[in-house]
Amino acid sequence: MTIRLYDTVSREVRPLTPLVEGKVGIYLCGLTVQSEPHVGHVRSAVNFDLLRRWLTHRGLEVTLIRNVTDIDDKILVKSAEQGRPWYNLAYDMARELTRAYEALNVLPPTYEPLATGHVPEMIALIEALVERGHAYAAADGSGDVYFDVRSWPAYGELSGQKIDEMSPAEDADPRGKRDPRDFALWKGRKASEPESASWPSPWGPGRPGWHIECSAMALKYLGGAFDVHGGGVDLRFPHHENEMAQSRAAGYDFASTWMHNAWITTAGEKMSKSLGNSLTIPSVLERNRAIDLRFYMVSAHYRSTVEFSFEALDEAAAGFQRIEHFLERAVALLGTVEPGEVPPAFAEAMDDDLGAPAAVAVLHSTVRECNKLLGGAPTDELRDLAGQVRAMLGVLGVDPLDEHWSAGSGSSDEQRLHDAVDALVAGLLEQRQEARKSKDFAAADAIRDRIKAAGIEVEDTPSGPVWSLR
RNA sequence: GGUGGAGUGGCCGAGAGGCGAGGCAACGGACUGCAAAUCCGUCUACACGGGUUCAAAUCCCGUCUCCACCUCCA
Repeated sequence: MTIRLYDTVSREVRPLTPLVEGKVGIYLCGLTVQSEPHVGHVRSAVNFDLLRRWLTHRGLEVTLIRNVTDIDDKILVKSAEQGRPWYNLAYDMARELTRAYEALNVLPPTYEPLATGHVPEMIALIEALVERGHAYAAADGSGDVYFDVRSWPAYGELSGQKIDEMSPAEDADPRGKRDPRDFALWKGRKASEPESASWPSPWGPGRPGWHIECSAMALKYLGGAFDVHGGGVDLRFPHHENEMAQSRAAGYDFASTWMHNAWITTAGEKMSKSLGNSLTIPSVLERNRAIDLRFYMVSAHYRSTVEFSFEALDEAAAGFQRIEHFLERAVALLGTVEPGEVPPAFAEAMDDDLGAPAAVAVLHSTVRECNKLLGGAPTDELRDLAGQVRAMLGVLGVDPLDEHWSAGSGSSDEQRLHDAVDALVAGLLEQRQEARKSKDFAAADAIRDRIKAAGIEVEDTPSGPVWSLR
């Protein structure tokens, strides 16, 4: 068993060889909490949750660090527009994001560090870079500190670019840079910015540049060398390029594998460009179930662009509900279904750079096999295959029988409501069965129509009629 | 200008030299009092033009279209 992953630097699928046997350290760039999370925003967390679940399933002990960027230009600008403190906006949006992750059954990371909580670590790292001759304080008295890209010959190795071929950034604000491609490690406080958004440093009050936080936090929680660093494709450059450069220039090996998930687009464009409010997680969840949304996101390959549409989401949901429906019937027939082993073909697909689409195909064909057996008596074969289905769904994070998804209906009010409806419907179904027995099909159908009008579907199975919400 | 990615059947989406992924929809059949669900079957696709090869959706050359990134975007 070898797990293979696509590495952005070498541009090939390579075997994952953990630095410490049996353990894997993953750093995932989280979000800048500046607005409500939309479908595109949560993709990387969902994709890396899949990675994490698969590695764990394979018996590896995973440490997953996913940060939150809670201070940056946009947060300052937006909070000022909204007339509230920047930290309130950041905190609010961070909580919103957590809710979205929870709704989508994204397991909490090992730790979720905040940028603002790691300023001393960042300062230490910047100081080390200055000492080693890879960073300098701007000569213009701005209090900025820049990374000197010319001092690091390997610069560009992640995104495959050469410094001289990059279009010289028409930085609105070249400030005190030696080279226009130099990037900020530390930003001196501007008079227009709130005092609360600055921290003391050897270069005067200011705040961290974007990239340095991830280096500092990855080094703190995962050490100088770790296995996987992930994020969205857009982060490849500049963010990850810069992170890699500054971390290695400071003397650390840093990540051995760099992984990037593709976009979810709308109308063929990145979501942020054309975004209305309709695609924020809370509003999508008003229309669709979270489990369907997760299935939709998880069944595409993480490196493929997904063209988001509600039609496609509904299609995925229809396919998923087939699986769900099978499980319901299996539980009805077998009593319980315990998660078993994942079929070899599923494992093979997942080992190959998280081949979720092929894995989902295995899931579907296993369900088909199960459905064939479902008409008969309970057998060990059926029990076994149903257990495989649950195992696969568990890896994908969409097992309807898992506590996460079933908890809501298992408790108090909802359960009581269900029992009440069940009692009422059972009475009606009894009447219908009587009518059917006496061949009064008009009466039987009238009862079924009436139940249907209330939003409840009736199915006749070998073991009698069964109702479900439609 | 540089870098990376994409174009696949009615639709969504895999694959990456031979053996037709899978799903959704549609149609036909089985089952059913009729349905629903389920099962079986049908619908033979890879942007375009060349080339390599016994064999190309897959490799090579060229063309077109689209997307992303090029210093604080998931």
